[in-house]
Amino acid sequence: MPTDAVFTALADPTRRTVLDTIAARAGITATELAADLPVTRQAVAKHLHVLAAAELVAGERAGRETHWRATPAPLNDAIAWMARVGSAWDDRLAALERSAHGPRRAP
Amino acid sequence: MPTDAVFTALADPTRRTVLDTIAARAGITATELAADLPVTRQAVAKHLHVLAAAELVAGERAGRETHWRATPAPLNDAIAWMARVGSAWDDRLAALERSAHGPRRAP
DNA sequence: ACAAAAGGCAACCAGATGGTTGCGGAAAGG
DNA sequence: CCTTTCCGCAACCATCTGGTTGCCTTTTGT
Repeated sequence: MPTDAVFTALADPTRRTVLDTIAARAGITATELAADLPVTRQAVAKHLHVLAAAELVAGERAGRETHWRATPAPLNDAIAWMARVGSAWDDRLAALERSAHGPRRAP
Repeated sequence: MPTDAVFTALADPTRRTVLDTIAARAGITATELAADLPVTRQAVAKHLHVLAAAELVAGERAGRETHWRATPAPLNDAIAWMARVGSAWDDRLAALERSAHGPRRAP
């Protein structure tokens, strides 16, 4: 199940910061990311691999550097799971679920 | 931040199953939960403590046994975080965020 | 009164995880 | 050409984590 990888990826706070930053600054590199964080570039690289395994980010190598961008799709699965569980006792979340399963943007 | 605890709690698949089951069967006990899982009761008890730390479940002792129920609120924070990050590159998720921040049910 | 059943606490263990340092290779730039 | 810079790979380390077993307390039921 890919949802597994998504929740695993989101569990670490540093990884969430990385994802957050990539979402805000598409095309950023691992070195640039590490500059803003209290960890080394290699640590960031590891986090990027975990996020990539969950298909939350994708990197594209351009010559010497790799540019990372966020890919939204898997977050929907996670939101849908929470909405499904939540809907068992809170039907307001059920509305969220319907929204998450709603019309997809044309690919 | 309590969101931290939520993502941590949701990271483990067994714990998600536990939460799922509690959401479906309110008032269930740890022993009953363990019967349906390939782990011991103590392992389930540990998971329940993690879920309780994230305020996703609450237990009430009734004599010899403890009945567990799910508490929805913290899931909203997690969904809101994902929607916020997602909205940076996908405005369809921004609509979800508005929904999650919308009118709260009266407490 | 006493055995059975539920739960809590503690110790312990193997493996995953987040982090580091060190090195080697490939592209840029002078 | 040579240095710099960016990346990837590998080894290594400490800690966290999910799980177990063992024991003790409390409640229930006969």
